[in-house]
Amino acid sequence: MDIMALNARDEEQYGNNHLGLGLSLSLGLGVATAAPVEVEPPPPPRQQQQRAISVAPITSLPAPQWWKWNGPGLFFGTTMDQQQQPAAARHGHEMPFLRGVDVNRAPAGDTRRGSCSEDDEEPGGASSSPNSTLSSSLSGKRAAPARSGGEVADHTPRAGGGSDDEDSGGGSRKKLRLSKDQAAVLEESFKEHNTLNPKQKAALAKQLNLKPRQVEVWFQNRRARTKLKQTEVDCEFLKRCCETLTEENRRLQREVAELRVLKLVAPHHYARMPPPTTLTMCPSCERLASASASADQAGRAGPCWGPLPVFVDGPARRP
DNA sequence: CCCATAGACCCCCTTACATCA
DNA sequence: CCTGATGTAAGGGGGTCTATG
Repeated sequence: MDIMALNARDEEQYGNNHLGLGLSLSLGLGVATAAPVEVEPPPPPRQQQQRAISVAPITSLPAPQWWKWNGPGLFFGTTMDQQQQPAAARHGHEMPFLRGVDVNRAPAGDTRRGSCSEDDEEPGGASSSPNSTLSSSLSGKRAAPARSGGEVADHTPRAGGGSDDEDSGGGSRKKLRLSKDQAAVLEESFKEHNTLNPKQKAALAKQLNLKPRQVEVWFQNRRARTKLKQTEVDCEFLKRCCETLTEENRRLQREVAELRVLKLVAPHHYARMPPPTTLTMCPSCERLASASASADQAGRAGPCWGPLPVFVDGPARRP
């Protein structure tokens, strides 16, 4: 079955929205020097659309190194604590990246029931029993490396059946690299949905001759990679913001000093000047405007801060 | 209706292995 | 050939949510 079709079909049923919105940083700085690292923000999930902060590509950050690898469309995570998320979002499909705080750091010693989320739909009947780390580790093991000569492209992983897992011997786990084709299909699917519902997972696994668990793990790791890269972009953006604001601060301090000198040297002339406090400088466009004008335009006093940047990756924008 | 439990799914951190310079 | 760095598949802990008895 065609994965994309399945994705589209099941999306409604599972509410598998990607969320790619969210802002990982509550920066309202439309720094003029920031660059368009990208982007094509994916559609905010239905539930989350109102949360969407005004977003816009920034325009001067150079595309990071990973851009080639990642391609356009990186999700922009947020620092929203998991507990602040809507329930539906927290559970799975909707807001995978809306986290900034590790809420998992609970006191140790919580012996939990089966945390190994082994797939029930495992084809070979090697289903998991929760609480059984044995079954988990066994089923998760890879078959022979099947990789030689350094070329990964055409090897067909034997992980699908998992029947030859035991030949790894001694419990040492063997790693299997997914073929380029498999990775490409997974990547395409990830662009559509950064999470999978069970049907999609099973269909993908079948199509790629992998275990559903492998597909699930790939998506988990892919989300983690996306988040990591996004964090790097965020850091770069913050650095640029900091630099820009520092420079702006220096400039304003120089200006204040000049005005003080002017006030001392030519007090009469200075008296005819409008008080500086009535002026507002937009750090983005560097236009000078009266506070009242800004307030009229934006509904609040202050500079016309540009829209927030958004970096997106993952599922494509929903039409 | 409330509660406990099981199951599913997620994220995070870590480990182990493959690959490459 | 050896080795350190890097990438990534997978293991496991722990959190939340839903279904069920």
